Formats: sequence, structure tokens, C-alpha cells
Amino acid sequence: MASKQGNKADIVDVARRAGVSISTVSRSFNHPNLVNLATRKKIEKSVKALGYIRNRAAQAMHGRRSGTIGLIVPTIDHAIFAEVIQSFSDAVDQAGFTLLIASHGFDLEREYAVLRKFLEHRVDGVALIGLDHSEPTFQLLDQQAVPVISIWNYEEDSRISCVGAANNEAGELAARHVLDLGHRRIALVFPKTVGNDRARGRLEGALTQLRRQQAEPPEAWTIQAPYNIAEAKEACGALFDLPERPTALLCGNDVIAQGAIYAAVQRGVQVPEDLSVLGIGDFKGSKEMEPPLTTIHFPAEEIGGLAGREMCDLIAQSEDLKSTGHLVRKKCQISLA
Amino acid sequence: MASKQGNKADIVDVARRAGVSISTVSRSFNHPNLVNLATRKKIEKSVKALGYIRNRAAQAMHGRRSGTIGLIVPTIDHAIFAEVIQSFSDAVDQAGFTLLIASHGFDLEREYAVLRKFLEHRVDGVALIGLDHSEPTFQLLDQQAVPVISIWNYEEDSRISCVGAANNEAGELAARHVLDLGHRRIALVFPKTVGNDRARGRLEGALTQLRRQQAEPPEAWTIQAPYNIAEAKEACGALFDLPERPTALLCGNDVIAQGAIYAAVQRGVQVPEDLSVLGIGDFKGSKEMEPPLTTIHFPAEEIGGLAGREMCDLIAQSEDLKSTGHLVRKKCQISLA
DNA sequence: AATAGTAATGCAAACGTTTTCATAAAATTT
DNA sequence: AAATTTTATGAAAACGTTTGCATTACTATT
Repeated sequence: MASKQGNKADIVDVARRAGVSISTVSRSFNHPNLVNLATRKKIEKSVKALGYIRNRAAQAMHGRRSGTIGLIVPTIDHAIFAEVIQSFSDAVDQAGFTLLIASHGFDLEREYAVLRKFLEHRVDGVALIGLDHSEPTFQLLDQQAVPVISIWNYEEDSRISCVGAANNEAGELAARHVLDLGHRRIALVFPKTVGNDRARGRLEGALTQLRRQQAEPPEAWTIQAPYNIAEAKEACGALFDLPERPTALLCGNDVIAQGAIYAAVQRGVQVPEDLSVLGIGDFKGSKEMEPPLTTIHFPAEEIGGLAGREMCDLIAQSEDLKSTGHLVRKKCQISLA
Repeated sequence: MASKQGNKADIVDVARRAGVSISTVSRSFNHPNLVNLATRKKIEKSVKALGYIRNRAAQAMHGRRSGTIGLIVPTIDHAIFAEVIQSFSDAVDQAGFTLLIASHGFDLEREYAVLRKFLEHRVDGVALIGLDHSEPTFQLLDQQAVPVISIWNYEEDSRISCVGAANNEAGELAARHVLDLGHRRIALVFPKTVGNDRARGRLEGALTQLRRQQAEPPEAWTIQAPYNIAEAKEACGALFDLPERPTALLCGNDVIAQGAIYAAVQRGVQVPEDLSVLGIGDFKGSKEMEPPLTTIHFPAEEIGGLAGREMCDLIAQSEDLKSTGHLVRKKCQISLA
């Protein structure tokens, strides 16, 4: 019975078996250069023999970092969030952090609840999607002074640090592209914009550009579709069945655009001859479709990776206590794919 | 200066401000019924005033559960894993757990490393994808006696608990379907199967069924394509350009099938008139394609949710110490979508 | 050979909780 | 009114680490 009744070995067991004090064991993990090589070997052997695994919860109690970062997203099951989650995860993994993740289903009150839960776990940093958050969320972040970063949107006057691209520019670029192609009869298909600053920015950017060129679409050509290929297909189908059909379609994201293309193919509407369809997002596979989808590239992977690295930096800084409380903002470029 | 130099309030600060002992504060959180209502109110007020947030790391140190579950996946950025992650996350969230997530990029050594990291965080349970894992991984799980569940595959003699569907049945069902449609000239497009028991099972199931009906495809019609729409499209395109073209295509998953359909459309091959394409996975949007994709439904959402609930049960059981060490296996049904 | 410095180690306090046990006060029973 | 039970609370030990300080044993310097 190397250990007590509970089967798991702790640092005391390791120390006993190696014939040294627990301080030495602890040091051999955290400051190996302060420990004699021979002693270190003995400890290592003892660790192996007992199958000892360090307890980070206990470490975290010493004001040390917990080694975790919390990521809160609206939803995981989403082509583009999955991409950004992946690259964020890779970046923080590389720095040795463990990722806590939770989704709130686009409900900002649940977002607040998740944030509280993460803070109970003493995450070293928090990452959120977008810049639309509830006032209690902002206050809690502020009060707890936890390093925080917003992923996805760039805004020069954001309340918290952010890494992302400008959605309004994406909308503008999309609009400019179809205008440059010579289109004047342009329709818009966007998801609901309440509580969704991403979609709102894109829509506003597109509208601004269209108005500037006196090509604002009539009401009947400004339709809503959720982020869902089946419903988008149906909504766009209804649009195509109108007596007056647009010659170009600006879609809030690629899923909607894919639905639009399928609706067009279904009706024998030739893309791009009869109709230009433009997406935003540049999802995997969009370019490979037949007919191919033209789309504005939204650099999700780049944003996620950059945000992850920035998050780690922020944490490192906050550790130095010389934390200037300085916000960081990084802008990634959108482009025509 | 309500608190010490460090700005964050702890239970001692709360107790002082409320004029009670820390025991009482702790009790009012964990066993509120043992604490006088008036006292509880005072404590609550103090908590609010100080912005106190409980420290789960400290709780975890008392042999209490950490309240976390670790999920290790090959990759997050994957239509179908994203779906299963989402439903697993929802299920464990609902039980109050926090999810730790990490991806290993199909590298079983990294999987082992991630598992170790999770165990350092003293996760209450671990979930893995599939049943192919390294021997050290199995041994570590065993030795640490941590509740563990495998998501995705069902196998009646699995080494660890599992919740999933039978991939070989999916392959069989797919093959039977095209055979029933009268096809004899059938090609197979599957991803690499080494270290991927999902793909291997499907492929074996399909081959078994085809052989049974003397319709085993020639070598040239058994091709490999990664889980990637662009490469799948290209690989299938090459297949279609062969002098002898199959009349049906069995694809290892929907992404490959989508690539196949695009390759067909690109060449003017009519689906389903000239060619039947069958996918496995039933991704969002597969049915909405034009031409639509027929696919075997793999119940990812159901599996994730079930696995999440089962994971929580396993943890609850292991707490009771009467842990029989009994494995749990749940089979979800695949079906023609 | 005496001194100063360095390397290696141990002791004990600290971290923020939970929980067992003891005790005091109040409510209930006799 | 005394005895008993119940309710509410606090003191202190415990959880598994890290770390500042003290101690010892070398090594290098004079």
C-alpha cells in the first residue's frame, strides 16, 4: 500500500517513495535546475512507479494560473465557428493552455451564466465571439479584471480587446463587386440582425454601398433567411418565383448563398448567366460547388489563430502586474476569394 | 480595503463582511438548509457587494469533483464532429459540468498527451471519439480509473464504454441500397482507413455486402479521397474520366459524396440518371443539394446527447464507490435518410 | 586553515475551500 | 423547571500543492 486508502498517488507518496521531501519533489517539477540530477532521477522513477499525475487544481490555488482559457461561442455546430474554434484551440494548446468551451445558443443571458461558471473555474482568460454582449457581462469582466478578447469583429472603438475583420467592409466589398459587374437589380438575403453584430455589419455595409450608387433594393428584394441551408433555399426560391427577378443576389453568408444556388438550379435559373450569387464567409467547398459560388473570404482561421496567440499574450502581460489595462485590437483583411 | 492586496474577494472576505464564520458561508452555498435564512441573506448581500465568485479549484481539492469533463476529438472543424461536440456539450452543460476540449489531429500520441493534461486538471470524466486508441492511453485510463466513454462507434466487445452506431452496418446498408436499385457496376470512394476505425468499418461493411452479391468492384474503382471536398471532387473526376464508368458510387462520407456530385455535374454526368451517388453521414444540406444527395443517416446528434448523458451517469456511479466497473454500451440506429 | 560563496535540501506557512466535531442557543418534551 | 432534542454556528483540520526561509554540506577563495 504505497498510498493511502484513496488509490491515487499524491506528491507525498512520490516523496516518500523517492526518499526525499515534498519540497524537493515539487521543485523538481517546477524548477528542475535547482535539484540534483540524481535526485531528479529518483523522483522520476517514483513518479512512474506510482503513476503520479500532478494536480493542477492544487497548483491553481497558489495564485498560480489555472492554465485554462474559456471560450464562449454562440454555437459550435456551425461551419465557420468550428473553423475559428479549431484555430483558436490550436493556438492556445501550443502555449500549454487547456481550453474550456461552452455555447450559449445566441442567448446573451446564458452567455453571462457561462462566463460566471468559467470564472468559478478561475480561467486565466476569456474569449467571446463578437462585440454584442450584455451589460452584466461587461461589468463582470471588468470587475474580475480577467484578460478578455473578442473574436470575429474588428471595431476601432470596441469596449474590449478584439481580433477580427470588419463586417461592414465585407458587405461593402460584396456590394461593390456586383455593382462593378454591372448589376443594378440586386437583392439581399440576410439572417436576422438583432443581437448579431456580424450580420448587421455586413448588411449595413452592403446597403451603404448600394445606396451610394442608387441601387438600393426594393422591399420585396430584401429578405430574411436563417443560417440554415434548407430554409435559405426555400426563401430564395420564393424570391425567384416573384414576377420581377433580380439579376444579382447578395447573401449574408455562404450557407445562405449555397441555398440560393440550389434554389436557382432547381428552377433552371442559370448561375452566373441569369443570376450572380455572392456569399460571405468562404466556407470549405463553396468554390467547388457546381456552379461555383463566388464569395468574400472571411479569414476565420487567421482570426482564430491570431486571437489565440493574442489571448496568451494578454495573460502573460496581466501576470506581470504592470498591466496597463491597455486594449489590443487587430484587424484581419477580408478579400474577394 | 475590503480585501487583501490582491483585488479578488475570497470566502474570508465574505465572512468578515457578513459578520459570520467562513464555515457558515461555505455551508450557505453547499447546504443552504443548514443555515438560518436571515444569515443567508446577509451572506448573499456580502457576496454581491464584494463580487465574490466561488473558487472551484479550491473545492476540487477536497476530493470533490472538479465539475469538468474532458472531450478529446480528432478535429473540431469537421461538419459531423462539430455536430456531435455540440450535442455532447449541451448534455453535459445541462448537468452542470464544464467541458474541456482538445483536438489531436488524428495523432494518437497527441491524444495520449491531451489525456494526461486533462487528468492533471482532474476531469471527472473523459470522452473520446472512436475505439482506436494507443495502448498507453488505455492503460492510463485504466490505472487512473477515470470514467470514460467512447463516442461514435458501437462495438459489442469494446474495451471501454461506448455510445454510437455500427459503421459496418452503415456500409452494408449503403451497399444493399445500391444493389437493390439494380446496380452492379459499383465504385467505392473512401478515406484512408489506418487509425480510422469509422472509415474502416464502413468500407468493410460495404465490401462484405458487395462480395455477397458478387459485385465487388475492380481495383480501379476502389479509390481513396481525403475528407475534403476539393480533393474528393478531383479524385471522383478522375474516376469518371476512366473509359469504364461505374453506375453507382458508394462514398465513405457526405463530404466525399458532395465532391462526387460536383465532379459529375461538372462533366455533365446526370445524377441520378447516369450515376447513383450514395453518401454516409447525412450532413446538413446534403438533401438540399441539386441534384440531391442520397445518404445514410448517421445519428451524430443523438449519439452526442446520449453519450453526454451517459457520461454524467458514469460519473455519478463512480462517486457511489459501488462502482461495479461495469461497461456500458449503447447502440444508435443508422438508417437511409 | 579560515572564510565566503554556492548547491541541495527540508521545514513550515500559505493558498481557498469543505467538513467534522464541539458548543451554544432555542425549542420541545417531560 | 429540568431534561432532551433541534437548530445554528464556529474552530480547526484537511485537501495537494508551492515557496520563502533556514540549514547543511560542499567548493572555491584568500
